[in-house]
Amino acid sequence: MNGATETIDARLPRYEQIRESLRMRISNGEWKPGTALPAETELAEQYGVALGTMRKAIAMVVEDGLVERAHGKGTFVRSEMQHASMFRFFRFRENPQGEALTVPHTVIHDMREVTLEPEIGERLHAGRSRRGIFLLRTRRFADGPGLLERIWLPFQPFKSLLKIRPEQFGDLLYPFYREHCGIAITRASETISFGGLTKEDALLLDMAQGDPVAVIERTAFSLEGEAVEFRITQGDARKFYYNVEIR
Amino acid sequence: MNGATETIDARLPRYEQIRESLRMRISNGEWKPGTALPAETELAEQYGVALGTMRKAIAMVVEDGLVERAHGKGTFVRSEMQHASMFRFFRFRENPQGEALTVPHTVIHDMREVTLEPEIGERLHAGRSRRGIFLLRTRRFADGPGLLERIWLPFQPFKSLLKIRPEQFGDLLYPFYREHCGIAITRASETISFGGLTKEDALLLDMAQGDPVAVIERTAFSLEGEAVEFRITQGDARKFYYNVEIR
DNA sequence: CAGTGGTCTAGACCACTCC
DNA sequence: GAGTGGTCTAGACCACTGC
Repeated sequence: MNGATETIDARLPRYEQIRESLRMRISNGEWKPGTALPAETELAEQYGVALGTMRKAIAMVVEDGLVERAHGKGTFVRSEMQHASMFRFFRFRENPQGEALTVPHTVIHDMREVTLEPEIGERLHAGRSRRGIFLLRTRRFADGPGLLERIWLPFQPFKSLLKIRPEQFGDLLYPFYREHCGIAITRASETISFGGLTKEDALLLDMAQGDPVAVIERTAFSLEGEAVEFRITQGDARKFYYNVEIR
Repeated sequence: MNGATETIDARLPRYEQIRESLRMRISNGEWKPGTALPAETELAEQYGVALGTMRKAIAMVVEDGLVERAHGKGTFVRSEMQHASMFRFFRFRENPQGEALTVPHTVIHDMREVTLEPEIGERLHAGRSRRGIFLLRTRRFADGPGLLERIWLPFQPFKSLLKIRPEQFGDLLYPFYREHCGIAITRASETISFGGLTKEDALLLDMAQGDPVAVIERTAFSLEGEAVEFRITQGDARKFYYNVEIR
């Protein structure tokens, strides 16, 4: 369903094949987040390659963000629940110096199955299907309203979410995707722009119609490289800061 | 003056030492942009290391963005004048689909030696010195005013810029820094926010006081890792799009 | 064809962590 | 001291480019 059973292209270099294999084994839960993989020497034996090749494959999985290596300790599957990675894709700040990131309190206002509009469907790996899931939520920081998010998901790997009551959703969706749908988000693409609030959106954010907002459109990708989430986030432009490291 | 003559820390791994050496040799102009480095086998011989070590060192310089490798052809010094890299740090767009990026026409309104204010000086590697250079310029796209930029540089490596008449500046500063001051920009950090125009700035942008603008603060770093430029760019928020790939 | 970078091997030794 | 990852070697062979 999510590509884990596909065969690996034998024309690729060995280290690429092993990288894919490791990604699948991690994705399938063979090694749980926080636990260690076997030592590189043992993995090299398992795969029947030299140490150098094995090390190259592991290095790529490190670059993919799936595991971390610690000299003298081992190679560990990254758990997405850790603080550092929780905010990997969450970059609003309340103020420029505000390093004290707290998880915002989240309220889900709407969740339902929808027919994906073409503009949205094109951005998701939903196959031929137009079936999707739509979520509308707000995320509030300590000092009041913060963000308004519209989220679209393809129906197929996410349908189990519909059985969960909105109150039971956590404040962070990505760990939720992983636990309930087996989807790990590893990469995303964001576009930032500027806009004005509609009347309805203004109500949800305790702001006024036409107030300036930052708009972030994000497409998030699974381990297998498929676009599995599209979301549009809006928040008060006057409180918006976004930092990027280039190159 | 810019660290090229520093000795390389012998406690570092060989491939790190070689990486530094390659960076310096490129930075010193031993191999010009667009030309090829010696073959990896020859470099390995020069440095007296095994091929694998040499390859690792070169791989790091590739990651640094200094060279590109082409199978069967060679290892080439990247020329910053090429289209792709010209816009590496320049991410305004006129519209979301606008892939047809043209170099904006640039006008320098002011250039002078200044005493750096503490907030600015802290962000630059200016040593103990408070001496700096300030530039004010606008960059116009085909359909009218675009960006307003304030740029601060430490006096020391950039003082030769003051001898150049503003009309002789090109539309792109980074190649200019390289040619006249021997400073290659390889990395930058940007923070995006939104604000309103002051009366004076509005005049320069043909906009009105209080109009919404995107504000990008950028700190740019040299090959040696020193902060050598701080700039604040403002542009019409309604025309602003900024794309980021995460992880 | 010669010359380049890309893959891969089978070892050796070092540095770090934890018991 | 046992086990882990990090560095490094000295080869072999393959794949691509350009003459």
